[in-house]
Amino acid sequence: MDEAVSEEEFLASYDPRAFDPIAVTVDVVALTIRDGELHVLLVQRGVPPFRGYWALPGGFVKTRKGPQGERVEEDLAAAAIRELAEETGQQPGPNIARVIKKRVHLEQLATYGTPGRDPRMRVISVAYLAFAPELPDPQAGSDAQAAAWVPVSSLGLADNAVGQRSGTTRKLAFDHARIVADALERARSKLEYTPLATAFVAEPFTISELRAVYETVWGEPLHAGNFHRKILSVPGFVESTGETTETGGPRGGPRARLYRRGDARLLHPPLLRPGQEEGIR
Amino acid sequence: MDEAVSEEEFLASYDPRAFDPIAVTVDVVALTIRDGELHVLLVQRGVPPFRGYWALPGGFVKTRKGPQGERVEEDLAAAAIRELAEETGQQPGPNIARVIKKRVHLEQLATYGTPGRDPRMRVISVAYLAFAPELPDPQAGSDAQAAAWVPVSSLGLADNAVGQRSGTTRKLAFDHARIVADALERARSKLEYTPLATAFVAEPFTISELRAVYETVWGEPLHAGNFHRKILSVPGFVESTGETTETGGPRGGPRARLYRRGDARLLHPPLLRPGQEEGIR
DNA sequence: AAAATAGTGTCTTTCAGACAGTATTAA
DNA sequence: TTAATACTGTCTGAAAGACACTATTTT
Repeated sequence: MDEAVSEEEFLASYDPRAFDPIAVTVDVVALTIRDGELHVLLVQRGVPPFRGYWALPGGFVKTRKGPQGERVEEDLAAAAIRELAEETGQQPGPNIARVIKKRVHLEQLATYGTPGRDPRMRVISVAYLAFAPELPDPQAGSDAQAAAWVPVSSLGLADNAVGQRSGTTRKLAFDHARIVADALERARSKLEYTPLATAFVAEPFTISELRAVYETVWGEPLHAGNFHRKILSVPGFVESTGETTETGGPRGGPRARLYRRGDARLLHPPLLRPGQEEGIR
Repeated sequence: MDEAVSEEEFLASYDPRAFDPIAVTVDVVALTIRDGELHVLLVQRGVPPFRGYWALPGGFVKTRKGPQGERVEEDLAAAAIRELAEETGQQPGPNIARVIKKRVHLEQLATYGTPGRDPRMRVISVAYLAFAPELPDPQAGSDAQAAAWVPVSSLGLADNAVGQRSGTTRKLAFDHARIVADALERARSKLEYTPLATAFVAEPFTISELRAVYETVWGEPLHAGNFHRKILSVPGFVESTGETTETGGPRGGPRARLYRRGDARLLHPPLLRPGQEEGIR
């Protein structure tokens, strides 16, 4: 802790080769809802360390070749989109990236750089959080690795609000369990004060579908009637299409009105989670 | 966008020297309140690029020598504390880091990695946000650079809620204006749902001092009576010491009761900012 | 005495939550 | 016909905001 950087050291630090190398990766926590359960996109590692373990899709940030063979530095968010496209794409190509940018909400989560988190070398991982409507199963194609949507409940995170439906617990590589846990907390929290829940459903959607998103992510049932009124009372949250569903629900009920995302970026007032009134000490 | 990483490329990427180097820095946005105005800690650059410009304190993450000369990899948060200590310390030493850890709230803000943000090379900057009670003026000592607490209103950020009191506008180096703007928005938002305002005042403090923090960061006056009741009604926000100030205010008024930070980590319900009810579209 | 401030009381409005009730649809 | 669901109405309690008021202190 005791140090005063000399001028020489300061200038020397401009040449990174003078020090041990640091690698930068971008990892993606992609969340979606399938069968009423929150799922995260994972890949099975084919190489050590943690061979055979499941891990977040990600890769090193590096200079890549452009269309004319020139060197192109990739933006961090673009790298996250690329990782997502590689693992979710049916057939990789220029289209999938465009589709992802259009349908998937992407935001930076946090950066993880604790020494020793990767046994090979110093690795700084910039984690991104992606919210997607139901996407097709990934093709274990381009990479040798298997990729799959995995219920977060099977990860054994010592976290609230995630039902333990699966018996088995999958142990994640590196500190990825921590990253997923942070992602879940961020997701739960963002549902409160942003219209992010709409990123989990395809347009147009019903209020009930939106409620299912909240119930799945928060892990607790909400009162249908009050939820309905609340959503419609927040300006700019959703916008009516004037249409309704073609049929009622699978087990009866009237046809529901359809909505698309509104233009609000924050919810005022927010939808506070029930149950955790007190206690966050 | 079109690519499928081959196994060779994938393995090659484990050696960062095979690619153009990437540097990682930690930058700190340290905020404090002086004379009823929000200030940020800046250093004046002594070397190109942006020589003479003001910039956030920060430095490259690198392997450093430990007490026995062994190589020690520094945690990102520890690097942020070190940067802060170097620039705010009266006399650098082991004490100042301990003092900072005790009195300063530190959290990660975001990571900035847009290509070209540093003209020299690819630099990924992990920005940290620090909230501090009033600290002494930095000594322009150890480094050749000048360091100073600068009113954020003098930075000409096209942002709301920051009064333009100073006539001059200081242009910041790199993308640091953007980072400071993000930091301010984070700070304003965190005052709403966390007890973070207490990090800006020294213990013990009065409710009025706490209100001054909110008014300064949010840039709008709050109703004294309602604020008072609200603060005391949130469980765990503040905790009475049983004492009062020695004297009344400088312009009259009774002696105020003194409080210290409570054990709450989130405010339930939150203190929502007035004025921006609508509009965040 | 005058002005400023700390803290409390009260009223109104808003909103969340509980609950009931009606209309619509599938089984 | 029954059950499920969409949506609306109503009541209650909690809390925010506006305002008034008292008590205490400095100038």
